[in-house]
Amino acid sequence: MFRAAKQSRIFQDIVDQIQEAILDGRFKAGDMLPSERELKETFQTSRGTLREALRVLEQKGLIEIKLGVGGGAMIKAGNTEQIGESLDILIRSQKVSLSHLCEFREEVEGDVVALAAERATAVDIKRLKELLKEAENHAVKGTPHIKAFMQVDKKLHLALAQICGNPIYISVLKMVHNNIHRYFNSFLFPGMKKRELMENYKDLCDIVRAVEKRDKAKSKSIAQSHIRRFGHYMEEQKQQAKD
Amino acid sequence: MFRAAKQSRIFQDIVDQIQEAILDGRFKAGDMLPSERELKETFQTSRGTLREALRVLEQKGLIEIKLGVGGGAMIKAGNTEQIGESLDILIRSQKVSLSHLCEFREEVEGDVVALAAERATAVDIKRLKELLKEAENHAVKGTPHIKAFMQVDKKLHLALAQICGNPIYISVLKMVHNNIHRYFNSFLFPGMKKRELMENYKDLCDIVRAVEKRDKAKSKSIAQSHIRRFGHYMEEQKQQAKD
DNA sequence: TGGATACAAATGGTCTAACCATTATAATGA
DNA sequence: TCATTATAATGGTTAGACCATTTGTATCCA
Repeated sequence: MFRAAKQSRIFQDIVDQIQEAILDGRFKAGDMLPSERELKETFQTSRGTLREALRVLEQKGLIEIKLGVGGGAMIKAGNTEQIGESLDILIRSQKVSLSHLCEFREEVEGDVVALAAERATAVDIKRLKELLKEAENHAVKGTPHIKAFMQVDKKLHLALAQICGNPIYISVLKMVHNNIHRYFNSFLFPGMKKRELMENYKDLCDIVRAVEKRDKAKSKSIAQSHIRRFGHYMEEQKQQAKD
Repeated sequence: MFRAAKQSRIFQDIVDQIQEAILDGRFKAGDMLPSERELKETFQTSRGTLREALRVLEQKGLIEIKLGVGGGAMIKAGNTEQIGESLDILIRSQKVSLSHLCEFREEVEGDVVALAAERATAVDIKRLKELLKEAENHAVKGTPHIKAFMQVDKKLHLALAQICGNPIYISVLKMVHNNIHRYFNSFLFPGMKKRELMENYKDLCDIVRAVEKRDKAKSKSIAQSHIRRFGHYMEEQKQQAKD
């Protein structure tokens, strides 16, 4: 299966070999790699070097490592998280502003909802309505439940991305939400009142209703104004926090 | 600066600490991390564990490691390569199809062009026209210059992203183009004729003209149909390659 | 003096051999 | 039968050594 490792950086060679094996389908998702002690023999290397290779593969999202008996490296070829994390780092290191983030989010969420309106099944609609119910429960309780409400809000948006079915949108949306929520949690949420919470809840209802009617244009415009309003609210809060 | 490492996985804790330090700006791009032998003292850990952490940071694109005296880990923030690689892995593991990529690209490029139409200065327009001239030079020479034409095409789309001014769009567009072009170069370009090349060139002219007129809606729709046509062309080529 | 050569030191890359921590499974006993 | 305990496999960590690469410096010779 594998050959002995060569190159200036041995662990890189091991990474390449195992990565190719996974992407070529010689391993399938769920398969287990041999144990570290076996692999080090296969690659004719030391355990330390081998483990450096495993760290890289793990970071790439190609394997997942479990402890204990029967543990080890499991192939995990469904990795949409890494792309999100990469974008996440990019955003933080370029010091992307809140307004950049909101501008981008507005379009992306609009696209996602439009596609979801096109593709949602009856089961999808049911799931969305369940989430709405959950959101309502939190919204009516006002400010103390704001964090819980925001989590349901996130779940709902991600559900829409799932419905649209394009993994790139799913990843990008996850990345956007992670960063939005970082902003939100860090210094913005104390200011949100029950009225604003209910407003957000109404928006969600409108979106789901438009998706159910398969009205692409309407669901898109509602989603965008929902995002825009929330963006403006965040900008205001940020401004007030500065004072 | 750092504290001793704790957690089930020590290297992960080290990764987190150094990553936060970089993203918080406590290190700037180009700065050097201390040597491995110093860092292991700082984190009160072994060199092996520390090196596993460095491998992860390297894979994340946050540091770059050089050999020899004066070598070590250099901070390297603001990197789009990892995103491209993540997407590449996604594509190869069949999670992202060409059609997913094109669907996403169509919307993103449409948004970018619309924003560019809103924000382009006279200087920007001049730059775009220069690129058009360059593209024409390659297009009229037909198939042998296809690769050069595609590079100018990429430059033009990235220039539009620069004009729109949102770094998220710039990064996302870069990643989309890297992967589109990977597809294109791998097995698609031999089939493109001069007529199709000229058609693409005309599209670019139309886009720039619409941007110059500040016509958001028109420039967006032209850009989208441009992308869509190119997407269909690629799908066809891919299909033929299978036969 | 000036250039080529050789040496020294710092740093990442690798290896060995051991021990610790976690966990599934088997053995044990009430 | 079921709960408890022991065992063994596996990843996580450690310590110390040596190798390979690279840069700076000292030395030597013309």
